[in-house]
Amino acid sequence: MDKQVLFRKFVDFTTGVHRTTHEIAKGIKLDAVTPVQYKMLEYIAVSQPVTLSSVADCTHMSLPNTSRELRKLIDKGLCEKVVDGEDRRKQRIRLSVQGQALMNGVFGHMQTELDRRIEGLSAAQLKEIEQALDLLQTRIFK
Amino acid sequence: MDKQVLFRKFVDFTTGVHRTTHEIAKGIKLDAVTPVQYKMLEYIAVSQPVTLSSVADCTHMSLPNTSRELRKLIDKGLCEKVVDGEDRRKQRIRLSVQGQALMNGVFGHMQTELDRRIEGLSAAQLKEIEQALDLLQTRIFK
DNA sequence: CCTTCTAGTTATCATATGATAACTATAGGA
DNA sequence: TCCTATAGTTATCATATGATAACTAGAAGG
Repeated sequence: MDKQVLFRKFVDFTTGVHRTTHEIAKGIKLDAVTPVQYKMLEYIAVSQPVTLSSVADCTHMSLPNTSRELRKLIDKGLCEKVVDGEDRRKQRIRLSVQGQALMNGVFGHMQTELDRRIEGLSAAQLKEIEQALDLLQTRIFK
Repeated sequence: MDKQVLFRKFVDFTTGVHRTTHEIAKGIKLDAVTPVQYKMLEYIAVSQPVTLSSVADCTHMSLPNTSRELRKLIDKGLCEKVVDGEDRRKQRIRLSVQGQALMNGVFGHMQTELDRRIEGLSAAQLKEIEQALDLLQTRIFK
């Protein structure tokens, strides 16, 4: 097995994934939020409710900077935070109704874009894609 | 075929790819170049020689900003530019010897990381991975 | 209670990045 | 030759991001 060839394919592939997700995302142009703030929203959307520390960890940001950017998101009315009942140092952060609507729109747009890319494929071909996603995720991108 | 399920898998998958490439990249910590400069180096490395406009296009930057960042890369001794013989408005940009060495180190590190993730897999399993990469790239991440 | 740890805040600074205007130089017609 | 388009440069400004220090408040254990 030629590992050089596999590596080359790997690099080309990840480049393609980055390009594709960028193309899908750029069509959205949320002028209300910065890229970093969007990353936070995306994480909160799929994992809510979350603590500030977990947002910081998962977005690879420092706690002070995460706190600052969350404040901006709250000021924009996109997030809410409630002090945790158990441990009053912690917070439960989630999307506001408005933030949820925003992210629903984003995910809807992404789904549309994906649909556009896979339209015309047969059920068997879609199944193949699904299996390929599963395979790569369990073997490499865990 | 449940498109909702496929979409969910797609989102999880691209998230995983981003996380994995980030983990691989962060072990490198090139403190000499900024993230944007690194993106430029990566593009130049795989496509050299390139024009400034193509760097700008492929990294989604404006021409003025690309020109500025290229100047910094040249000042750091990582890139070189030569005026094109055919069309003297254009430039042929490539990595310098030092820049090539840097990127060789980066790609070597990436390959090591990939090898670590696929070690212990059989030839048949590697073949499966290769086919899955090909499939997804032609169908979705073209 | 006292100490120490955890979770988060606030303020401040430096740098990276993005946007734009005004410019030079070359190419390619008409 | 003149006009226009292309390729790139330089300068300038605003904003986003990253790093750090000094802080508050609550938890947890002795």
